[in-house]
Amino acid sequence: MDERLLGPPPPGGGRGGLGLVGGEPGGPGEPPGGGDPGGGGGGVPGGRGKQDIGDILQQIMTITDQSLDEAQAKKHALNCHRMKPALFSVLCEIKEKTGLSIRSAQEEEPVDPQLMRLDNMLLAEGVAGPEKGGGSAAAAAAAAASGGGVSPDNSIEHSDYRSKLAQIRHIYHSELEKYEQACNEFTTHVMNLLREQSRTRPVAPKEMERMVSIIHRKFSAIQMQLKQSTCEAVMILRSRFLDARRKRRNFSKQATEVLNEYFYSHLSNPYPSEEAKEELAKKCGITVSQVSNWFGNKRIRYKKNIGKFQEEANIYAVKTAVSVTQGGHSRTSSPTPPSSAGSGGSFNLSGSGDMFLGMPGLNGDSYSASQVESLRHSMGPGGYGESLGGGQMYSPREMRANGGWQEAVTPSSVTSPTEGPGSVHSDTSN
DNA sequence: TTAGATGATTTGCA
DNA sequence: TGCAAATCATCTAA
Repeated sequence: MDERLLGPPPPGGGRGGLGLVGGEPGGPGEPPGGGDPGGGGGGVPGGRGKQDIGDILQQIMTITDQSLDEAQAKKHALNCHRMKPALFSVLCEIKEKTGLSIRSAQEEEPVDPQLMRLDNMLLAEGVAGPEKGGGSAAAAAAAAASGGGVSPDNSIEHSDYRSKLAQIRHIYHSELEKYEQACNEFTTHVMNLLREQSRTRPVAPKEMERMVSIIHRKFSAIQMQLKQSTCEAVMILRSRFLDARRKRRNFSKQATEVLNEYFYSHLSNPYPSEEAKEELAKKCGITVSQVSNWFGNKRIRYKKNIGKFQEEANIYAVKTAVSVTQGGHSRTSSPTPPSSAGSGGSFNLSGSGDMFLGMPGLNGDSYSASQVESLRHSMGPGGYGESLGGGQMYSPREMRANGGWQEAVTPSSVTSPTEGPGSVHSDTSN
């Protein structure tokens, strides 16, 4: 008998039936119980033998229609049938000759690139692989994508993102576990069935291996679907939380005031240096790039509609002037302790009065009471409105230099109280 | 619901 | 690289 084939089980009466585990098949050469009337073992006996085989086949054919008990009884009878070993041998021979059993069972399947991509992505997102603090890598990406803002809203969104990602991770792992369990159970079941079948038909170990690999392939296809769905879920989550770059929040009132204070107190040259931007960013709880954006927007919108911003300019001018006349200690808008001012006390946005009273500005500007007085005079009854002569137009090219901004936007009479007309401290690039 | 305000992005320039 | 200008997309108050 072909060594690939499992030997027939011992047909002995006591060990028949469904003995899935206990029914250890006998050795290949084990003589069948009850003797072989036909002699020669593997040969198909003629006459009576043919009839017996026909009976057996008939039994096999009808077995599916019987109740389980009947089937088992028949199975038992089949296993005990004296002609069974002969039939088994014939089947082995046929199988060997036709060669239909095994088609290179061990085809090495190349790793599916799609599966690799999915695995890599799940790993990168922190869904697969070891827990990374609920996807801290993705959260970091989130922080980067949102400009690195440090506002509480951002952190809320990120924690929300993390919790959602953790949810996806949890579902993914539980589903994966279920699939693996189901796969193992199914494989075991099939293996048992094959072992059982090997009692009545030749089943090669390689055939079983092949069956197992087919099962695994099917289950890995299901797994791939699971991974794909998970990836899609993560992508949706990302697009909702991270890629909504244009999703924005207005800055806090305090932050806007801080920025406006700086802008109007440096109206002659509203180009904060890098250090100034950093200080402002720190003060406002926003990023440096947000500060840059804000000043960019502010400059352009101020220029476009000076008339509209006159009122705002007045408000900030009055604020600063009032705080100066009141002694320079009132905190009108941004109550920030002086200790939190810029390094070396070079910048104090919080106290408008301080801004005018000898406190060097962000860019090394210093203010004097006389400057404040001149400001108050310049405002006169009409405030900035008259002085600015709303609606002044200027060439954008002129705006590329500090002088250009000053000439075009801020007449000398209302030059920022914090800076002299020729001040170029704010931004050397302009 | 809508118009205006506003933060962010894109494009082109020097 | 920083800025101006245009534009987009969202927020907010009426």
